[in-house]
Amino acid sequence: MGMTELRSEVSDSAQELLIRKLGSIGELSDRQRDALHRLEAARVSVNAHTDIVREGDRPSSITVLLAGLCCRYKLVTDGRRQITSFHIPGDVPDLPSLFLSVADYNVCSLAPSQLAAIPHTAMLALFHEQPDLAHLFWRGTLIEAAIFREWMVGIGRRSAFTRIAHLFCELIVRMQAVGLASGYTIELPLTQTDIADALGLSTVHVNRTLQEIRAAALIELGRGKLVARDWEGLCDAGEFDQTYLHSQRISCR
Amino acid sequence: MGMTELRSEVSDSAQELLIRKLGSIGELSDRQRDALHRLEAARVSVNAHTDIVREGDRPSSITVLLAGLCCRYKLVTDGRRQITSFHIPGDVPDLPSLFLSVADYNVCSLAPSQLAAIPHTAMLALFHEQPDLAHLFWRGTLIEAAIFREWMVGIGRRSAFTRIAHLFCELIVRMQAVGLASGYTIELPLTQTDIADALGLSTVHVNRTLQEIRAAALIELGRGKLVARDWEGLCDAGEFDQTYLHSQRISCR
DNA sequence: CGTCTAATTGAAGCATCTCAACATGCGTGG
DNA sequence: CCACGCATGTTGAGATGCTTCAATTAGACG
Repeated sequence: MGMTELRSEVSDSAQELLIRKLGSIGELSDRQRDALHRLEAARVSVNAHTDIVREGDRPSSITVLLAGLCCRYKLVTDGRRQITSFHIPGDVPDLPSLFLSVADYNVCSLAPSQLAAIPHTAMLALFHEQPDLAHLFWRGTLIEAAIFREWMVGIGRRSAFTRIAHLFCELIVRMQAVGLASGYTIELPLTQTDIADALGLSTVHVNRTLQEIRAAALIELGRGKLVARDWEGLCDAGEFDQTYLHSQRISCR
Repeated sequence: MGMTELRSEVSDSAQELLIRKLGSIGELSDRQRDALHRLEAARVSVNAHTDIVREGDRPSSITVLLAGLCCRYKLVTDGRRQITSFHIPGDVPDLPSLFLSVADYNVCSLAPSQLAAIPHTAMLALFHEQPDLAHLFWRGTLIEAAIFREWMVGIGRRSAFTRIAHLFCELIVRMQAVGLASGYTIELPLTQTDIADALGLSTVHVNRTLQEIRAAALIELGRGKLVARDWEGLCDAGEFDQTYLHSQRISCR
């Protein structure tokens, strides 16, 4: 569905993407690369707004996002939604299921997406064979926890303006790290409602704040594309310091 | 300093406490217990309000909390503080430092505390020798991430009343899991400012909301002690469902 | 073209914040 | 053992960032 100049239309193999992601997290040996290549992965496509994991599920495989965009979310009693994370290609949104049998979160697609399922058994065998690979994945969940901390700071203590700017900075850097950005432009098919639910705001307020950010000439956002017009300014506005992302290398193309 | 009837005055060894904590997370074999017992640990005592880790630090050992109470926090530009997690005995607040060289958070004591330092090298050797133990620790960081998600939901989408009730429920269950609760009573030397900074509120509002919660006969809080007077009611008020804590067993004494 | 979703706008309300006192409790030094 | 001092808790009053409700407009798609 892409037809943009971004590379999202090419849908890499699950193995390739995992390697790319892990490579952005730490060093990979040839032996580890080989082992990853031998993983069995079953491909699936889903439309936008499709639940992939539901609270209470007990998955027996993990899911690598190959293309598109997903999020984790939870619902509160009055029906409101809190998105707790966004997931870009290379991510494994339900990795927790490997060691936490019952899911405490939902995962859904925010755009048409491609996924690959890898059985828990295959992953555990891989970790048995190559314990250092387990450490690398673990490192990944530690980085994710760091992202959570940063989100808490935003939701708890930052203004709507700062919060939104920060989110955009984070997504751009994360996309860059897996080679899915061209400069400071990324494909980002987020709805204003999605942004609101991620940042603990109302859509109305997101809409108005977005106008302010545009008026400040920091970004362009529309038709599923985000462009940072003024990267420095955006980082300042978002009080963004990318240390917490612990990215090994930034690979733009 | 305790002299309460709670068991916090007895300060278990780091090894014992780790075993207790890991036991609340999953199954431990005798062999694993033995290996944990052989860990070297250096003991330290700190006063309340002492920084243990600072943003930017590159620790070469991890810290097990033996007694007392700690938190992770981050500061925003205007000086306001967001607490991102509370840590009770058995926790390892700086575990991320094992795989993330530079700390993206601060850790400080909220009460006089005892700590034990275990060198990274010792931990990594342990994991090399017993990969399943690494998986258990990993499981621990996944549970922590689940707690983060729940906090995000609270800060983003729940009222002050619900948020505070939820926090109390969580702390009580966590204390129970490591045997530090007597029924629904725990030692909790939190300041109203601490609560405010953890939940993204102002101290004034925390004060008023606390009065409401007391008036609803749900809790007693004072002199470093929290009592859930009406556990069911508190859970309802906090929309608390403890699934996300993934506790293996609840051991009250 | 109609239909549906997403974006936008206006207006009124409120949960929570900020500012500013004041009260309480507790450790410490005299 | 009293008095001071500092941290913590409490209260009042006014301000505001953000929400809610309720339309309206703009885009995308068959």
